[in-house]
Amino acid sequence: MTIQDSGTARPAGRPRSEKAEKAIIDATLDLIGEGMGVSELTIEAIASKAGVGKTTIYRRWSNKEDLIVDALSTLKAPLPELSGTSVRDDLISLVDAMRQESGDLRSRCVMNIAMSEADRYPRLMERFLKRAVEPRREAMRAVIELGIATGELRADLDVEMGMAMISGTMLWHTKWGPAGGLAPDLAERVVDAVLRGMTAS
Amino acid sequence: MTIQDSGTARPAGRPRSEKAEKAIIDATLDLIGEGMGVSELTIEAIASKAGVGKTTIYRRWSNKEDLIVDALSTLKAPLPELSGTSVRDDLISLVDAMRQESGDLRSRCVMNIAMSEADRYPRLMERFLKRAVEPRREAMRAVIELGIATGELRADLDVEMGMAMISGTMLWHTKWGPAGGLAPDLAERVVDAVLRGMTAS
DNA sequence: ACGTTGCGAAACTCAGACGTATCGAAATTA
DNA sequence: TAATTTCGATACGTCTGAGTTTCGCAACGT
Repeated sequence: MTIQDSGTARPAGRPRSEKAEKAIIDATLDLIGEGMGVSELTIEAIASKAGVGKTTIYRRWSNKEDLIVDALSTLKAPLPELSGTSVRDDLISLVDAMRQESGDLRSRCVMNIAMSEADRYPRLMERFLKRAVEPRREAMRAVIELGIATGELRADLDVEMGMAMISGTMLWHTKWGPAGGLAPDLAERVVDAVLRGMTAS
Repeated sequence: MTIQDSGTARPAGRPRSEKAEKAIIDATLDLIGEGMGVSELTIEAIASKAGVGKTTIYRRWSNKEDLIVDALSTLKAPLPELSGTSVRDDLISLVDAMRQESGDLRSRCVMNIAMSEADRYPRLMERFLKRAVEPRREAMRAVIELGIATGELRADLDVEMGMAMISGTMLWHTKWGPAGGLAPDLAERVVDAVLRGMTAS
């Protein structure tokens, strides 16, 4: 009460290790990145990989799902800078960010989880979607709406359909495309293909 | 050796029940359709749901994965009849088949598994892909190539990109579209959107 | 009739993982 | 120094599910 009293009175005793907390979350994400599904993740494996006692985990999270929620929540969406020179360029930037992420094992597996286990762990996904995918959706929506306003894109374009075309085409490549990473120019090719369409002339 | 000797000599004893086998595979697919991932499926749950002893399962499959491989292999791809009147119509038929399947819980969950657990169970997926998705890919590829030949589609169209655009756009809707099923006219809208592209005029 | 094989049910062993409790050591406050 | 809290490690009891075995019965050939 005398010296350190800024807001919350620090209780006596050894303080919790920030490093341990970070190591736990890191280990969790690493294991997810190694292809583990939510139901295959074990607290014991996480503790072991983090070099931490199970106690230290249970002192912070009451169960496995809580831990995973927090771990996924730390994944932020580093949206690319948009040059704004043209809708095409901005879309390419956004799509290329997707391409680069598809090469990262961790992001890739998180995506897998998001797509397949959303039904089973709804509150886990609710939080993750809000944190990680909503910002990207909004960014792309804004670009498309801008394009419609400036006349670069069809005036009668359904914005949701446009997003589905671009993101879906890219998603398809990340899923069923060649194993060894995606070509660097794929983003450009995808955007041009979608902008132009398949019909002749 | 006297009467029934057509090719394989039937061994003595009670023959294996076809019905039990069918019930086992059905129960497996049902549980998958209820949202269970591969690692959450239990032999005991399958046996219980099928009204069958575990023995009967292990007599046929040596482990869980073998059973799931066989179960998924029985899912056939009922490709739609293609009218052949136009590339647009044929594509709509193919995409609408995807839409209808997306409403079926079982197919939906199988798709989830295929997309997220392919890395973890490679031989499971190898077989499933060959059986279930290759035929559809081939059908769509044939339609697109025909369209290029007849001039309905751009001569310089990348066939793989075209497939990615159509299937990916539809995939996007099945994943992040409205919860209560997809609109009946979605296939038509998707195909027209992809054919036309996003660019103005 | 009789031997053989499959059947469902139940009991069993074994491994893995959960979540808790306990330990001595370390870090911090008073 | 004393009290308090966390640390990593380890042991513990419990539970779930894999895969095996046993049992009495049913279905099939000879």
